[in-house]
Amino acid sequence: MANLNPHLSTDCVVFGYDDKELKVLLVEREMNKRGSVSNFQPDLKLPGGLVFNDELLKDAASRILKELTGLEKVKLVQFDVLDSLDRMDKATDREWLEQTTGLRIDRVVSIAFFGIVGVIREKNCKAGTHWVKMSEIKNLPFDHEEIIKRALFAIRQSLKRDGLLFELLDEKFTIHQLQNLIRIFYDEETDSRNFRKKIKKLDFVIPLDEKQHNVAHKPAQLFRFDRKQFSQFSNTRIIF
Amino acid sequence: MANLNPHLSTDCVVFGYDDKELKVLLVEREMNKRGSVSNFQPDLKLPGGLVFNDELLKDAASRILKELTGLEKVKLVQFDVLDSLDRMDKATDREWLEQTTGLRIDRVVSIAFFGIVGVIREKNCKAGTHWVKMSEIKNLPFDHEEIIKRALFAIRQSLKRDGLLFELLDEKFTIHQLQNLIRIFYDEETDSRNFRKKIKKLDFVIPLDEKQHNVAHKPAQLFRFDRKQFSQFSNTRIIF
DNA sequence: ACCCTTAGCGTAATTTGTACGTTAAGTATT
DNA sequence: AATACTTAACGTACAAATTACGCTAAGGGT
Repeated sequence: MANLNPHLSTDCVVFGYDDKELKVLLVEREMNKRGSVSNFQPDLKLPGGLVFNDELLKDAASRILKELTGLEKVKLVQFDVLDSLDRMDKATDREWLEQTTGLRIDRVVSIAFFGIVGVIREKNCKAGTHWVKMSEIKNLPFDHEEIIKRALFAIRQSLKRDGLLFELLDEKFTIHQLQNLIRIFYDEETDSRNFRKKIKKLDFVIPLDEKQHNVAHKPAQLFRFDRKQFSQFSNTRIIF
Repeated sequence: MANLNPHLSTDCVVFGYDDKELKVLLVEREMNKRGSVSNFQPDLKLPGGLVFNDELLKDAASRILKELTGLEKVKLVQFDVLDSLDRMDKATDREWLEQTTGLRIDRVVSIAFFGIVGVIREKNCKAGTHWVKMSEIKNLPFDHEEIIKRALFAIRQSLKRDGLLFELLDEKFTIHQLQNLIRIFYDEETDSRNFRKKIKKLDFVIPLDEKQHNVAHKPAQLFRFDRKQFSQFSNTRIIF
């Protein structure tokens, strides 16, 4: 019963950041014989593939992400369904899928997930994976550029509403780190002094009796995120 | 090519209201021979069914909704994907699907849509359809109760963010009607005088030179919704 | 004529948000 | 060792938004 379903696939848009920039995780697509389709740059795509018939979509997304990139335990959230009839129209795309799966492909509906890893640590990823800056993404196959656009939109909403922001930080974090994260995802500049006041009023951001070490400035107090407090809060209000 | 895909279905949760109460549109499920499964009340389910292979999911949802209920031109929004492996576990559910489609059913992933009609006008619906109060929904087959719960959660978010609220009102509406609608969907009581002030500041709620007629109180001014103004607004802020 | 209901305006008090000034505590530089 | 540089952290004055509530208006119903 463990057959691949030729009608169902998943795609993952995994975001990470590095210092100041937002990046997306892409994998090289290898064509069988005649070499890569594009000669200019490695042929990149979102990590994705077909789903087994007895497999949950979320599990499929995790499995495929691990197979293609080596990344494990990434929190994945389903945010869209791609069903347009022309998504396999580019001949090379369909050809590639048929070659790599050994199946005859007509229509594929893809369930899209976004994922977030905190600060990017290159060593965790397999060879053939690339963290690409948002501004430098181009010439992706299928409808992958469109998917990324929608993923960014969805994640922006989710980060604030579902407290996903805090998944991106270390367990102990400073207010400055939190603000920096928001700047990266939303391009909004806010006054750090007022930002601090806002955060200090939130019951689910809990101050610790600890400070930073070895930083080239006054060490900041550390905080932690309280999931339970947050879920009470988020039912009534929208934050940030 | 126009084959039903035995792995893909859609379900619609259509909300409507009547005076003071929120209701959901259900249809009777007819078993072929041995009569209905439950003897207590007509066996009800969400309007849903299998998708054709060359059909967009949204189109499938619209088509099925019309076939089963007679309702047309309902705005449908995709909000979830149901993929759990045990959703066909109840024998009667699988049996019913196999009987009505003539296909062998193993796994079915269902794409869930919510829809909204304004004030319910019974005459528009076919026989065998029922508008059921939220509080009286029970004993639905498959995972339909879970779907409804999630639909309510999703629509609450969408109503405010996407301006879907205004789709539920007549083209010309009063501030009181708008407030009443919010009360129905969110159970929140707010001061009507302050609510009025809030609405009057919104550029996309445009006052008309018209009043109500034949009401047992002071006739209210009518307003209309401006979609363009709204979309500018909604990019930056969240309302209500 | 009087009651009931919703409409619609206004005002004062409170809360929240914004724009800054200022001092503190570390590392890096000279 | 003094100075510069960076982020931390507190406070204050003002502006803007929200809230609570009083009051009059304009219909139809009894």
